[in-house]
Amino acid sequence: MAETAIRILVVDDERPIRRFLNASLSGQFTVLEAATGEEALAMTVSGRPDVIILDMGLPDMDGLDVTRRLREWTQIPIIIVSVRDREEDKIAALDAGADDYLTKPFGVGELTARVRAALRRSAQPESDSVFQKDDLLVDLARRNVLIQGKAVSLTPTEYDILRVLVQHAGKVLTHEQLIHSIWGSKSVNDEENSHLLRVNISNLRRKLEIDPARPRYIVTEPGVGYRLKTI
Amino acid sequence: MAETAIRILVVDDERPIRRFLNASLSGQFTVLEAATGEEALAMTVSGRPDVIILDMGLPDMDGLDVTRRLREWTQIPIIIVSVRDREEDKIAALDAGADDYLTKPFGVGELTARVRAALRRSAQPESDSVFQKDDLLVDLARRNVLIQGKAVSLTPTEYDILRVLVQHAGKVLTHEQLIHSIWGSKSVNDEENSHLLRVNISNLRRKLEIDPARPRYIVTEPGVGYRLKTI
DNA sequence: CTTTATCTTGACACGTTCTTGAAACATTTC
DNA sequence: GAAATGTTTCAAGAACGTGTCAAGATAAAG
Repeated sequence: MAETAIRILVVDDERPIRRFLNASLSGQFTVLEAATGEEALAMTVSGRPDVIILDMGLPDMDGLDVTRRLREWTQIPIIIVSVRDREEDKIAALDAGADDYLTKPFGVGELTARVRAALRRSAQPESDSVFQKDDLLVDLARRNVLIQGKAVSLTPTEYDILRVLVQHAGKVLTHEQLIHSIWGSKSVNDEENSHLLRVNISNLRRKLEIDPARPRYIVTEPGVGYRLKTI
Repeated sequence: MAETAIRILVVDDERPIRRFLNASLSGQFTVLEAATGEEALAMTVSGRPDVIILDMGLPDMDGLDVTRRLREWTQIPIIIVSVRDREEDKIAALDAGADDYLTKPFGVGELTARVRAALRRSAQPESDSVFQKDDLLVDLARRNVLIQGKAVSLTPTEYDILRVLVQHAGKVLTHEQLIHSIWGSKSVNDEENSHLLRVNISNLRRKLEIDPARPRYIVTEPGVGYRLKTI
């Protein structure tokens, strides 16, 4: 029975609230707790919760950032709970990847109903957060990139590109797709950015590949885009 | 690529509210409307909406019943909007199968954000359209072409031609059709381009066929065009 | 405020792909 | 069998896309 128990991660910096939620939920679920953003991220990796209840106001990092960091590698349902009732906050949270937004104070009944709703539709198999091939290992959850077991330091842009490639490993990503998913909203000039992309790919290859001229991992699809080789 | 607009079904018995929601949403989505529960059920079948925004207070049947009826056969996201703010109502709606519950009055921004969140969840990975015959395998989703399991590198033009042939596998494609779907707008001179097409077909066959003189895949229909054999 | 890392931009070399012309080949028709 | 028509192949310059280096601009950190 413990095998199939549904796990919920409660993230809130106030101990009384964690205790209250734990008491309310522990009858039906296994409850994990985290008090900070970093703790939440680590707990999500180690505890593999089925749902995350996340408070917006955390001491170390913003709830929005926690949501975005989680969405880099997992689709676990995230239910935001917050004292803030402003519409912009709700929109920002939902667009950052949250599944639901609940304003404090709320009833336990409604919370558990929303948890049930989230669980009902998240029956999908969870995708792997680790990519490995030959000497390269990318751990999206921990934000680690290892080459022959040694850590490689990537710039934020380089990591973003690699992350998107890993998330679609094997598939060709067009220049447009890559540019859009990395510079997103602020991209206007297409010609400038595709050059920028090429420079970053070049830098990435210099860090990852043995012979950047004959890439083993990030291969060019001429006229189309790039692909992370899986075979 | 055919433009597939996202369709939203708005179910509310008050005409002003439907008009307001229609005006708010029609910029980003195609909006369908229904005024009663029966209409909503019929419209869901005929209109195939991607999201349903459902008012609780309908003249002919309860919103809860509409939700339950829909959930008997479809998982389309349902967002309930209601004037009722009681917790029991929310719980009942969510447990009946609704994905979200929004209390009137609400901001349009929040509604569209919740619609986006619902769409994000229900976005299923596109089914891989794969063509296979003998030693040839074409994976359009991954943009992969394998011959005897080994990747073949095609130029953009060559791949475009093969893609069009695969999309109409078995059917004869005239020179005109092929030229138009590959060079589209800028094709004027027909004689020049039909030669160009022949050169590319030749190059394609050299990469795909064992004996280009006796093609197994891309066969010539003299005077008409080309065809990708399915049998 | 200084230092450091990162991002952005420009220039250039290199390789691939496209385009075009010519010629060889196949097929049908007279 | 010869001509006419349509098709395939080959080759070479033009056009284009891509990789790389390096210097200036910008942002972040101490």
